[in-house]
Amino acid sequence: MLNIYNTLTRKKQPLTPIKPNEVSIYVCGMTVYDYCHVGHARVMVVFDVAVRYLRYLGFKVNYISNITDIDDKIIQRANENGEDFNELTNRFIQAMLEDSDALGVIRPDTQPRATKFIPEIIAMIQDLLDNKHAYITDSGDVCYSVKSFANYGNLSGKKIEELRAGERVNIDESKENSLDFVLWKMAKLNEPSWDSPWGTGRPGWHIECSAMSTVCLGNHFDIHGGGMDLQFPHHENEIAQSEGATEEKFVNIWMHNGFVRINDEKMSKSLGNFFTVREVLKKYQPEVLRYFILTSHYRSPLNYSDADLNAAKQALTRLYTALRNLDTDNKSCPDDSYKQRFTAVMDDDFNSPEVLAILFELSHSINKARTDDLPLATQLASELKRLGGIVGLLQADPEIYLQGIEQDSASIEQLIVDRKTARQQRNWAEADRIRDELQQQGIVLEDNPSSTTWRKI
RNA sequence: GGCUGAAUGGCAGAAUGGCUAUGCAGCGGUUUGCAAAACCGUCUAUGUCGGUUCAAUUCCGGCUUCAGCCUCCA
Repeated sequence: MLNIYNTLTRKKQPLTPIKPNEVSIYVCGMTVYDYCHVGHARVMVVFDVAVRYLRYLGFKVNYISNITDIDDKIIQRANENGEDFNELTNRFIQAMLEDSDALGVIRPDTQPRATKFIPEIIAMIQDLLDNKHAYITDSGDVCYSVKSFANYGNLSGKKIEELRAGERVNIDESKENSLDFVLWKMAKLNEPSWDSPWGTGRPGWHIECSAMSTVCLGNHFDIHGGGMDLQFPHHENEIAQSEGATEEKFVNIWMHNGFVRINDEKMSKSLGNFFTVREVLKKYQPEVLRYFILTSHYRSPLNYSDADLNAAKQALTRLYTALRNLDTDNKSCPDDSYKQRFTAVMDDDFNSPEVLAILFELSHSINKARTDDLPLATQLASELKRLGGIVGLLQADPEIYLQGIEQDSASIEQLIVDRKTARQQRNWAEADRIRDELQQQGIVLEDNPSSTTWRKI
């Protein structure tokens, strides 16, 4: 039985889907005005693993992750670039898809864009006005009235009267309560805008997610996810909007992933301490980044450093080395204890660090078996690849992972032959010179009793 | 100021009321011409002060420190 930590109750609880055998899940995606950084990568990978595991368990999963393609920052950036905001967002949506594909993330079933759901957003705002949860300000904006929703603050554990709105931001005098947030914002001159019953404008950020999740998954669905920072106010506001508009329960389980940090500080655009996914992928294979993300439990902080990325790289090399030269063609494994433990730890709120520990124990068993029980080694290797696949790891050909594809393998093979000749002549100086030469090229040799193999450092 | 959450060995990072993961790094050995890889063995830890208990790193409370949220953020 899969147990998931629910932010709403601060406890792990069994997943009991609304429809038997089907799971509906919505995850807040990116605002597309720049490249993805490692923090975005974490969200993508964490929920990719969750969805992969749900599917492995046999659930029919409907996974929705939205794209915010209209907001202040997008308008600002488009103006700075002197381009239409659609050109900007299309470009960064493309970049985001490239990054997530590289990381081995299976694309969500639907990735709705806010600008494609304007009529649905308007309809939901109208429902909120009808239900007396929203009002029109002097400036013409439509705002949500926080005080109209009794459960406001339940998700984040905050109380309206304890929140110090305006402490770090100017209070908008036209709002009834400073915590009230905009549902529909009047357009300024030359801003992108859409017609609405309240005048031309654009939707606020929070209402987009309420409208799109409801349209895609219905009024009430199973899991809603996103980064910790969205807990308040974004997800709090979503609950207020959706439950205010539909008068039904919105979401059963709220999942929030922890931050990526640098030197114990949150990685973020505003602090300027971020690495984009594509920067990292210039130095490391994408699977190393994915592995690195899985070394920490999804709710824990994840500190980013070169040392940790290098450790992840070493660790992944060890796993692929265990798979090397073994037929992993889906052989069944006589020992199902690994699989059972895998399921047990994944059932415990997706405990990926424990999964990695199991993968290492498997690779250890493979290495031991490979000299005197090759059939067993092969079966264990199949199991390793199979279990790794459930979390999106170890699906590459080990030779390609370890050697890369950009290497000039012919010249390397020639040098290995030359070295073999030198060794047969007991010319150790020449043999070591060749090995050093390859080392300079980033190639390390491994002599086996019968042959010599090579891999990238 | 309010609200969350965290503190584990040299580093990363799980778990657990009594047996102490896993990876990287270190040390000794097997192997190797020498290495590398692999294997065998091995060292290092639960922030602090109390409480509950036969037994606490684990449960409870105080303290300290750190991070996040209360503006936009994954």
